[in-house]
Amino acid sequence: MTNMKKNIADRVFDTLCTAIVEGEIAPGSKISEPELAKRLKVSRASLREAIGRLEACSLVTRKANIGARVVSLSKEKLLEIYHVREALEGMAARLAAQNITAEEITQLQQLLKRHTDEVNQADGASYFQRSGDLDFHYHIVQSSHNERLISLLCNDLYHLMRMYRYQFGRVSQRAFPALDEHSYVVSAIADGDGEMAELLMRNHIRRSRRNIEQMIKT
Amino acid sequence: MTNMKKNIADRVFDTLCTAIVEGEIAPGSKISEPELAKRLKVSRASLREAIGRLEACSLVTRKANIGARVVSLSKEKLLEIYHVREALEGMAARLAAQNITAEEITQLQQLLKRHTDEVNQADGASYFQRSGDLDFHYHIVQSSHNERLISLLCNDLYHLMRMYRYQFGRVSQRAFPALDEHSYVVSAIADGDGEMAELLMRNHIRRSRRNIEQMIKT
DNA sequence: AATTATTAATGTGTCGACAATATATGTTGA
DNA sequence: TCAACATATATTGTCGACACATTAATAATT
Repeated sequence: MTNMKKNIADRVFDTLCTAIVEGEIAPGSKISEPELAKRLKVSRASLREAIGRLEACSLVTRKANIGARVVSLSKEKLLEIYHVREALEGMAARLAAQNITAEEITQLQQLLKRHTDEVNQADGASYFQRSGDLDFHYHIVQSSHNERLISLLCNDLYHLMRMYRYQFGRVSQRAFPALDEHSYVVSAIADGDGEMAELLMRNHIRRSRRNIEQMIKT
Repeated sequence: MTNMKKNIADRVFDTLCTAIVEGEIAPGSKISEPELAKRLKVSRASLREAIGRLEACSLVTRKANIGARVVSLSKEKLLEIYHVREALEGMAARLAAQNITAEEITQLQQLLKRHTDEVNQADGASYFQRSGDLDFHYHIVQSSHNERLISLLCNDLYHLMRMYRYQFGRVSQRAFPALDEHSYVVSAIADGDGEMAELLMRNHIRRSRRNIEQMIKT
């Protein structure tokens, strides 16, 4: 089962997506269709299909008759994303408190415990460096059971957030406080207190943003 | 100037977008690429490009090797959108209060006055039936000066909201209260009170959603 | 007659080639 | 030497045709 036989365009999308997220293709660099098509041994049609989807999740930008460029990262754009996340994930936490299932609660608590162990073991460093933090947020969004919210955060914005985390690094000393904040959010959701869950999630994300503002204030 | 000479795919997108939004192509109906390509007298490649963009703004859904269907509307999906709007437009109002320019404030106030006149003249009915209400929200989002927020609301979700408004109609008796709520939001933004602006905008959208929940509770 | 197998049709996915546009190169004139 | 124009090259946009998957229609078996 779950034997999704993928199209060429799908595979090309996956390839380019990770290549862009991990910086193998430099931010701001131009994407030459003939060259890439030859390197990946696919037709330009399939490649263009893939590029179209990359554009949909904001990993590339296209200009008419000029072509596609890998998105260029900036402090300002990152902060914009944090504002959007504060709004959307705050709402996601609120809805999760209303709609989460019993199984999802236990799964979320298990995830939180696993994170706690990892952070304690690694002394706070390694975990948040990788995409572990995103996993937590990902699960809460899923538990909102709002398909559009899920699509926006887990399909459209997800890869871009990974890209920033990958390339800006995650030097944060906020591992322990962030972990606490996570546990508060889980408690509020488990209690079914949507108002509190949204408040806590928004504060959590706002603190992350402020932390970044501090660190990269040129 | 502003003489954007458009691609074929752009024109096809515009054509199909309005056709779908206005219901000329029925919700849930299948899109046959060969047939449409022949009717519009364009190649399938250009048509597929356009369909890809329609998918990006959720006007059609595509399944691999099966094809594209016009999105089917439902009460549940509409309420999901309202939750997303409450979160995003609330944040937009907050940011607008911080970032709006003097010119934009006067433009917004003029827009509000025009709306008031129209609603009074038409006795509340006609204006909110058309996309006038969306204009107001559109302007506030623009004034947030958050590019990602603007893109999400004014590019991705905008057409879908128009589609619901077009097809579900807008029977609302809430024209006058809604107009009041609009004016409160503008005041808060003009005062630079982001906290208040967000609160008022969220309440406004939540009331719209509750109103819809009442009307279409089967 | 109902149900499964097999075949025909329709439609989507992919490809290579041509046309339109933008960029790079080279030439001319002041 | 530099600027402006003309030419050449490379890239994107568009097209029609073929390969493959899905659906419909037909045939076969119980």
